[in-house]
Amino acid sequence: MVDKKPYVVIIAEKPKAGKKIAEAFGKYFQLSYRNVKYWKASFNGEQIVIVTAAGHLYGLHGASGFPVYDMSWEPLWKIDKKAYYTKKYMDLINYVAGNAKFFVNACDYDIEGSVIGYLIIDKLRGIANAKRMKINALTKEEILRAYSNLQPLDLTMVDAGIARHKVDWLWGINVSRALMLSVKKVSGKRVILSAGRVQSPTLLQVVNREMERYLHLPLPEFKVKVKVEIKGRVFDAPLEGRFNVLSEAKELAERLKRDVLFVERVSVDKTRLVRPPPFNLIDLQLEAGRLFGFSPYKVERLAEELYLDGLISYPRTNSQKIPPTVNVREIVEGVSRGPLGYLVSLLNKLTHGRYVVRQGEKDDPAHPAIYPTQYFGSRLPRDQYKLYELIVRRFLASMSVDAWIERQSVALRFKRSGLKLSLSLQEVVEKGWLEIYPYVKVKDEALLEVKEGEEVNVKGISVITSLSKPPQRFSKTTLLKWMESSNLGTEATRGRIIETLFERKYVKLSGKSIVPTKLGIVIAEVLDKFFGELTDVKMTADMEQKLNDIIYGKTNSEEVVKEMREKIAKYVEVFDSNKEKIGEKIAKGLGYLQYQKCKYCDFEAENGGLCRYHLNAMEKVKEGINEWTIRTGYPRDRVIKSLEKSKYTGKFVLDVVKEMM
DNA sequence: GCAAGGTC
Ligand SMILES: [Zn+2]
Repeated sequence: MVDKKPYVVIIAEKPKAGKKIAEAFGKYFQLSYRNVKYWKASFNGEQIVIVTAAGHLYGLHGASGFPVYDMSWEPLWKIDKKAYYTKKYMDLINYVAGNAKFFVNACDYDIEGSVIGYLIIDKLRGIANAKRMKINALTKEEILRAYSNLQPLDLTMVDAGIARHKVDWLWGINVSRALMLSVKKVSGKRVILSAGRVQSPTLLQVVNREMERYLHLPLPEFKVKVKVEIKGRVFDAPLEGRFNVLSEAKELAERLKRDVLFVERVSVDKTRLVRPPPFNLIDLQLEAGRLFGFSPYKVERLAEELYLDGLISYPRTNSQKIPPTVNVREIVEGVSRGPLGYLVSLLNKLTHGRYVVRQGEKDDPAHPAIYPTQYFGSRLPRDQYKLYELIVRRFLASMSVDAWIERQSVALRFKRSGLKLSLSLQEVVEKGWLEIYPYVKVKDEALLEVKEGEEVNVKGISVITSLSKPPQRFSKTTLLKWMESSNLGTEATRGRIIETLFERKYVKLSGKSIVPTKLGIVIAEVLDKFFGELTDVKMTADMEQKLNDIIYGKTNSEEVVKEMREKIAKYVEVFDSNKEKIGEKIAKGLGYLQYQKCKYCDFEAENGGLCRYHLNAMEKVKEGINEWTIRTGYPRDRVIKSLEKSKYTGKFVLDVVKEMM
């Protein structure tokens, strides 16, 4: 039931936030309209109705065809089947809006929250009289403070958000359609292809990494290894410095065999191993990936379920901080009554009941770090429970005590030659937080009792050869980390966008490693050549700069979008005159067109029956064999044999090497 | 149908 008397309508971003806002006003009624909750409350005698969105209720939509430069905001439920559930939220808002005195946008205080609330209000009756609530934390005090200090709508934030949506839409839709169109043109086939500001640089990262591996030619390096025995323990210590030339290393080893080794200096220092801050989403994704093998997307989904079950706080946060408004003691007491109560006993033993949360560096405009609530209901499915336990352990560890380790450094020196080597040992003397969060491997061994000047028993001196390694492939987790460090995507989207690359069949899994497919490689080539800007992380950085300029009033979305349209139009021109060429390339990658294959692989032959990569490999092998000969003095056939045997030798290099045997 | 961004 809605009152006849006009009331203030507060719009929250999501149901959980709406409820907290209602609770802050003290007495409130929870109502429901077609299964969507809303609340009635009052403040200083004024009636308030609180309704909620469910994230974005509007999305950009444009005509079909290519290129497309015009788009408009439409209800998401109309333009996206998967978003049909948003209709009921919109219906409720329409239902209560008629009698609204004015609207308050109380969505998350970030750029998207500003847009979500703005669009709803603007579509209802325009933004005149509308207000913005700047809630920094969903606590009673903070909510009431924000409501007592209603601000005008933050229109420059809104405008920045609109620019972000439009720029991404223009690039994403146009370049995706260009790719699909080119394939259709040459093969008549329809296939879903895509490109975008976040996914394309990520794809290129995977492709480039794989190419580096394919073309890796390992080179040898040499070290002199000294095996020493001290107090009955044997250590392998490499001599400082490496050699590129084998004979030099061998000569040195011979000289040292006639030398005497003694302890020059021993030092021990006690250092602190600082307890970790509580989780933000990416740290949780990285740890759950490392410990349980969960994909980033899976972690985000599991965390969302825990959040909706009321077991943890909001998970899509970048913050590693717990503000003083979070009642830590109450939460710890709650945890002590649940299945992980024994961890609280451990915590109390370590802290004597004094909890100081270690605050991390990273912050979030709308949410604190992830923490468990004081509630624990029924049994959880296995994977959810694993994640829950990890979150609890991390939260409790963050308020426990630092660990202490003793580091010992034993500097050894050869009497005659003066050459040095050193042994590093460490012992954990106080485990501290490691008892609660035992997932971090810390070296822990007894220190040595040695005196300076003491002679050391040398058990052997030898030359070890090591080959340079190719860079590692990405896993979903390490790729996520790369995206975050490159400032690509958000908490909610990174994991999802990695999955998109799989859906498009641009990449596939090989064990836990991500490898590009032939299609992924040609798409990367085409994007790099014809839509270069879109494949560069710099595009995101530049855009962020422009969004900031909008927020500070130096420009506006209209200007920024116009500039982008013009830029894209130029790319479209180049695309149009290369459409067949591009289409053929992709269609070959898809196996839709016949072509002359490389002698060794499935890529197109360019010269002498070889693809560009194998041509490149030929050059590398020529240079590499020379370098090996200089370094090792090996005859040519031994070099080739060594390359053929090494697991570090790249696939394409190996193809060429095998031919030489 | 395609983006990236919210949230379910
Ligand atoms: Zn080839």
